[in-house]
Amino acid sequence: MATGRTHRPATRSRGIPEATVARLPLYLRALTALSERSVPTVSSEELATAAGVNSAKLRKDFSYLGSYGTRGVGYDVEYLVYQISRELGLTQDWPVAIVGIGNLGAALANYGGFASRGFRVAALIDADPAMAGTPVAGIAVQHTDDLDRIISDNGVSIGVITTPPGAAQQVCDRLVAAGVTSILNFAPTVLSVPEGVDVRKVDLSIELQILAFHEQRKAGEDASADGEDPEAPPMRATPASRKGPDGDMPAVMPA
Amino acid sequence: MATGRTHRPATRSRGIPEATVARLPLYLRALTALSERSVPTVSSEELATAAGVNSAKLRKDFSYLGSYGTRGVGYDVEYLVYQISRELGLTQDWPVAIVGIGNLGAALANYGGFASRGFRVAALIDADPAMAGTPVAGIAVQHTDDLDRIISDNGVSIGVITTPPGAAQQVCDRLVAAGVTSILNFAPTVLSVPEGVDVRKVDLSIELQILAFHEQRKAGEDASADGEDPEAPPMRATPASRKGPDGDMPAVMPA
DNA sequence: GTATGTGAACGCTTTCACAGCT
DNA sequence: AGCTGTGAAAGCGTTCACATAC
Repeated sequence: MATGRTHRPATRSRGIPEATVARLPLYLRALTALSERSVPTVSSEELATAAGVNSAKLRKDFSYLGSYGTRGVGYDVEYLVYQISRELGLTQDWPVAIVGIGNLGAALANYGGFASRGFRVAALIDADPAMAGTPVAGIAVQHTDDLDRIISDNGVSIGVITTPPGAAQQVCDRLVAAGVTSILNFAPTVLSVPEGVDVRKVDLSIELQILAFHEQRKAGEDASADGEDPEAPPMRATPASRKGPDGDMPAVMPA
Repeated sequence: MATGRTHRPATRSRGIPEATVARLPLYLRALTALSERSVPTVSSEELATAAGVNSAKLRKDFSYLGSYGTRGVGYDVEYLVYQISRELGLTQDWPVAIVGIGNLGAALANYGGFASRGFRVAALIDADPAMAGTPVAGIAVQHTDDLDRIISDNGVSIGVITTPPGAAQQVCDRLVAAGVTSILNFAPTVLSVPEGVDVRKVDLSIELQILAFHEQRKAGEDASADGEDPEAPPMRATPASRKGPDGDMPAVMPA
């Protein structure tokens, strides 16, 4: 059974912490906006505000890249844009394949911000033979049967999975076998991949559930003893002694 | 100026760490799958594998909820499903409004996993008058002018923003003014919100850039001195002394 | 015997606060 | 005087390893 390693354990590239890497795109976006407004330099305070972080964090982050600022002045916008782009590997372009051209896959294919910075939709792949040849966002959809060849021919190393959950692992395996080493997974599935393959996931349902947790907390802040009907709770198999916190299972359960 | 607090600083609910909250949906999904297969109990090891984490982490996570397992046996699946659902606030249903019905908004409206667990698409809102009345996923799109009323009438406390980046902050402000206290933002924009409002963001572009970073690292692992043409780097305004690591700007720049 | 629940150790991330340049 | 760059401290999150309960 494949155990599947997701995200980075602690391999740490050339010393840039993962948390910092995750913020570089944020800084880059803010810097690009400044660049378009022809702003020549920016302070850590200003840039941090624009990126939605605090300035100490930003300075610490930049310190991992090198000393790219000027004391008493700030950072040169163009110069930083280049340095961060290079660090993120955006000075080359990355052909990307999207597998699963349903509503979401099509939406991503049409997404403008995709091509904007280094990424290029090189192929759209779907298992439905009826879709083969249909153009989506100006690109003809190709059939899964040719996945291997499509990946190889286009030198794709980043794959995006937007299939139904049931197909995700299989598609993932085929992508990896074809040479893909980075996967962005939109399917609500835990993917197993061999060592050396990176997986990041985007999961609408999980995000909503996290929001609901906090939302519930807010609502329950004043009204402690609720008067709402508590959904019929299932009984426990082993009715042993529990010691959960207040919100435990009701002592009486519905017949 | 609104400073805008994103995510949770460190308020920590009733003691459940944020990292744990973020994993509860994962456990819930794995447990639901087991439940559908009528599996009565599961060990921390098995469940951890299914959820893609290690068992120590899972047990630690569950310990924050209470002692819901049985030593020497494992966890009762149904019981845990109920406890986690309750903890996440999924025993009540959450009406959600989606603002910005373009490709992505429509895709989300059609997304099945949405309604599945406690969430219900209560309203679709768009600024384009031509879209008003058009049904998307069986729900008529309403115009932004009525946003306030729509939110109030439906008791929406969770909003999803899928507008173009330029409109996101304005839509966010209006949602918050109308009573929304949780926002899921798909627009590539840093949102400013007042204290007490939670924002989570989903950003395709950021995820791809993080993957590109690691991808670049993999590629450069053996080939140190690259032969690729390095995109013309911009010159620095202040040509002062830098001490960045190896990947510095080329000493000679293109004429 | 077996698997949970948890203090303690460890490592990563953030924040502080100030030395070091410009 | 002003702002960056960075050690040191504090805060979180993960992992270990074993006492505890079944």
